[in-house]
Amino acid sequence: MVDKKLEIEIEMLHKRICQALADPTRILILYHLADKPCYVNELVDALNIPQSTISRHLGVLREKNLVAAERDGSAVKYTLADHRIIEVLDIMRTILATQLVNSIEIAQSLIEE
Amino acid sequence: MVDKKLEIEIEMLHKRICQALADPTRILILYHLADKPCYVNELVDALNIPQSTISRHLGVLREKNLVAAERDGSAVKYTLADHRIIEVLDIMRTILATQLVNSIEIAQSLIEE
DNA sequence: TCCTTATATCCTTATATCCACATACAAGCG
DNA sequence: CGCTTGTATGTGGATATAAGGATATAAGGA
Repeated sequence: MVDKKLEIEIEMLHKRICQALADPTRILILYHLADKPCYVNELVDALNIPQSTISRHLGVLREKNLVAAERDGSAVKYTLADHRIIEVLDIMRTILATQLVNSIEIAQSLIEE
Repeated sequence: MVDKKLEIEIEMLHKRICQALADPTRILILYHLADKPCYVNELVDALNIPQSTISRHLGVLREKNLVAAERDGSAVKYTLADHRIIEVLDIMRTILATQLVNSIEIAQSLIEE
């Protein structure tokens, strides 16, 4: 087992990524960027959320290096920094799906009794 | 594109999982349980964190169906509910590793100038 | 039934997060 | 330089989450 302090240190970094994902708006933003790079106003229009809020969320994702910003004239284009983050989100979806199937089965067995 | 309300609904569930992972202690707990099922006191000893704190974190993980609790006499044995969650955590580690390598390279190029 | 062990929950304080309005800053145009 | 468009940030209130000591509950033995 690794040194405990180092272990905690790694989990602190780990946590930073998880925290960035722990918001529905940010998850939506990441999926949007997975399709193609987007300008901020495209995200504002697509998600119908105030610009300041979108910008704030992009800041969080940027700070954690999950997206990259590139200035293009007066606009800023955002790109997904690492597609593995989508892989992570997709696996979570499969876990969620499994959980839902399980609860449906439990509900059905309760009805049948 | 799916209906927007449903989309948001799904991301709310998605968020629940991410939030559960967004804490160093809970990540450590999950990795411990990945090795083998554990009793609460084993986790308390291994992580050297107060029992009430461990118990609360286990409650969070339990509520999100990421771990399962099974009573065994007066003790309670916790099990990982879905090993894919470890897969998720491991991918995040590789993302973290990539980020670290990148920042080291940037730092080196700054030194060389 | 009382006691011990193992775990969960309550309570209070400290901290973090979210939202969105108002405002500041940056880039390009006339 | 002033104006417009596009983006980021300051701010404050509402809400959520964390920690850990104190306490309650569950199970089993004496």
